[in-house]
Amino acid sequence: MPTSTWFRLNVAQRERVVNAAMREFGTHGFSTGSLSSIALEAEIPESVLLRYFNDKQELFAYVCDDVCRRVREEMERRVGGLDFDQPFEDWLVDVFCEWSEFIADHPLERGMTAAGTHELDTGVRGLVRETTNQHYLQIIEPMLQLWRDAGKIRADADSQVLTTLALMLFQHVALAPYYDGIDSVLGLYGQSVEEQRPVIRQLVAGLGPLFSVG
Amino acid sequence: MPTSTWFRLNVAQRERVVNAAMREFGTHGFSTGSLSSIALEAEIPESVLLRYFNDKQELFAYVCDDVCRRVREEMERRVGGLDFDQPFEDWLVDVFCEWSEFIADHPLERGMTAAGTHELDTGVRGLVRETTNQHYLQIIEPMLQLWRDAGKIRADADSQVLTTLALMLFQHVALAPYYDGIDSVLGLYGQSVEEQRPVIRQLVAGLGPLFSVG
Amino acid sequence: MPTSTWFRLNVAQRERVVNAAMREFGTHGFSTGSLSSIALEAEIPESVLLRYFNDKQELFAYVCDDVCRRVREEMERRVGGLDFDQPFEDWLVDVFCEWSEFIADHPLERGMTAAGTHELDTGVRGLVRETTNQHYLQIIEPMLQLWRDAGKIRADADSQVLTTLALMLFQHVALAPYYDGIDSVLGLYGQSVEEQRPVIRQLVAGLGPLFSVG
Amino acid sequence: MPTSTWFRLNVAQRERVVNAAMREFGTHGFSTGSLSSIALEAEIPESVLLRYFNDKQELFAYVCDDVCRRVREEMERRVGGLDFDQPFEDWLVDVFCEWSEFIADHPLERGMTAAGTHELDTGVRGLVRETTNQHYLQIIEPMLQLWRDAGKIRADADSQVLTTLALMLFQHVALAPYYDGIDSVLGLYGQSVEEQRPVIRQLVAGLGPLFSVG
DNA sequence: AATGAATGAGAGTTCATTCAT
DNA sequence: GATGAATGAACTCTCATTCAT
Repeated sequence: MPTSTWFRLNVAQRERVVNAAMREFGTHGFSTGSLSSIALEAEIPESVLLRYFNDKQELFAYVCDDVCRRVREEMERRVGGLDFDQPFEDWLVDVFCEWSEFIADHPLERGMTAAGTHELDTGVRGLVRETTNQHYLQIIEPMLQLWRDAGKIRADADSQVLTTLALMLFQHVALAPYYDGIDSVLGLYGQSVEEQRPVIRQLVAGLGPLFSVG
Repeated sequence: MPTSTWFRLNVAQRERVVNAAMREFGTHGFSTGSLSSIALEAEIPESVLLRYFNDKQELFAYVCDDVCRRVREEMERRVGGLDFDQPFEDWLVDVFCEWSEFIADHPLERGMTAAGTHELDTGVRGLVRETTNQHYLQIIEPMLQLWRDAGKIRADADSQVLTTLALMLFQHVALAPYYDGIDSVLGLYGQSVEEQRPVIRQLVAGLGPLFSVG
Repeated sequence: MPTSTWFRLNVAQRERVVNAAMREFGTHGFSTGSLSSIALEAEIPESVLLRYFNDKQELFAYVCDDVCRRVREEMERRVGGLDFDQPFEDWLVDVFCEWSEFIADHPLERGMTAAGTHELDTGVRGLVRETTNQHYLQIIEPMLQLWRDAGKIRADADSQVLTTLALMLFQHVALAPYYDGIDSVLGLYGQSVEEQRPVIRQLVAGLGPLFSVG
Repeated sequence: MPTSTWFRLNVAQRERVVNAAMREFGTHGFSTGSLSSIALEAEIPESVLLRYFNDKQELFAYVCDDVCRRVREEMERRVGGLDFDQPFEDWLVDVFCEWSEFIADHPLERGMTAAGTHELDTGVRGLVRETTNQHYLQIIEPMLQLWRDAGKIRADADSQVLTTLALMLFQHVALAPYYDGIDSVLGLYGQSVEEQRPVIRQLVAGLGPLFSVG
């Protein structure tokens, strides 16, 4: 947990620090990311940064958590605004498009998503990935349940498999356009939000048999 | 590319170096992995290590490539030995089981798979992931084509989507049992090869509608 | 000298601070002991601690002095309670036993004794050791004089030498049981109060010729 | 143990490092002594210093040991040169005078003696004091045995007590003249070698009854 | 008077790489 | 070609103290 000093800090300063940390960790990951770079960009002395957070891990964990929370809130808002009367398949396309747009508009959050996902150090990853996944799951699972209850998903679909796939695809759609070497098949790398749209449609259509009724 | 000295080296020495590097990079990743640890374990001076490879990146890239090649060869051998007369779904289960077993038996290769997949640094990842994926693709794609030609995969299935999914699942099955926080749904983490089997069957069955004919 | 604020403080708070400081300095010595640890344990902000004492040295000196004073009072009380009619040698054994017991029961005071004795920094040690020694001397010297006047110590004994020896032995008996490497000959390290008794008797007996009459 | 690099180093360089370390540790002790100061004085980069010794403790332990060894050799030489035909008391005075002279001429060694003796940290002190004492003991004990066998020490003297006293006195004579607050009785502080002589004589004479025959 | 915040200096240690032999 | 040595830059983290409120 951050120190009490951190929580008493004014919002602007907090934001400067969090942004700097997102940028650094998002670019270089936890172990290679450097506290001094963060402090430099936040325009505070390194020692001050370490009065806000007891150590590097604590800062990383805090920023991860913060990002997750904000991502989740925003995505819940966006998904909540979608049209529930359309067919499931179209709705799913909309969800992924919202996600793709959000990620495009939020490079820092995207970076942290990558950093959390890619951390190798067990201790650090432990702090992060489980939480992240839980956040995503708490969006995905209730949604699927809703559609299933409405009879718009085939009754014999395996929920766990669907959820697992969804988690994978969210990560894929978030990262593949920005990190090369991830998607060698659909060619997402380097594509704009608009260009991603048909690929998303292709993906969802391809997965259609998994859920489409009748 | 490694120096000419490297290629003139006797096999045993080369193996010692590659093994040490796999262990180190596989455990700590590229940026956190240390050349001195590798040199120490390979029982050569650090300076000698850097006569074999011009710098850290080169060593990493070489080892990644080497691992990929060996993994591919071994997997081609194993998949080639499977029964082609059984239903596609059963065959697919067999493939993933072979993969799961191979990964379990080769911790060093598994570590490098993780290291390659998780590297954040663009420069380094570029060297690695594309190659890795190409290796996998060259196993997966011809196989799928074969089954499709044999009429055992529904004609309207989207090959690209299937391939993308396959790539994702191979990574998932390889890493989720060994790194926590990756699979929060199926609970693969910590499972033995035997315990993974039913989960693999569940996954393939869940994906059944994607390819099953009729 | 502590600030005026310090002296206006309520007793409980003062005690908390002194105890925390004793524990910290007694464990780590002056230069390695940390003000923030002391403040933490005393449950006051570091800045408040430095309103009580102008700097670290001042706090250390104060605590040393405080400890000395209390040690001296207690030892005077204890020694005053001993039987003056027994032979000098027996009385001396009693004195060292009381001391050994007191030290065993007061780990904080023991720690500070060690810290004062072992400080290397000239500036700091100067503040401390002279005072400490004076306290001890003011117990030892009058006692020896008393016994000498009573004719129970040989007339030709060199008082200065006896006193010097006494000082050394008090320190030895206080520290050797708790810090290894101090006593390699008698094996005091790790001994309980009861186990120390025979060693003390051995020491006093061995020194017997120095003072025993006739 | 120092690294192999250290042992292959030329003598001059080694001496520069050891001297710098003696000066620093001897002045400030282990925990307060700084590697960068040592490196600075030895005119090598700090990183080079840490290629000779794996860490601070190792350097400290090495220097302590080195000092002990040299001190012991020199003292064995000096004591061996003394006249064995004089009375024990005179011989003892000579020994302490040699010691006092040696310490006066070797400020660096004196400092390290103090540093070893005064280290509070258990881990570090463990490395040092026991060894130091053993070195001293291996000079003192055989000597006492020799004199006792020659019948020049009273048969009923307690050897252990004599040895313990000797160890204390060697330390006292070594440090009291240079660190104030140690000797408040005999006034050794600040005295030259010549001025120390009569005090030594007084000490030995005062202890006379402990060993003098008849 | 109390106290939270800020801070520069410095600590020990690791590292990839270069250089000289 | 093999290798020991050197090295500067960077790292995280701690500390006693000062300042502003």
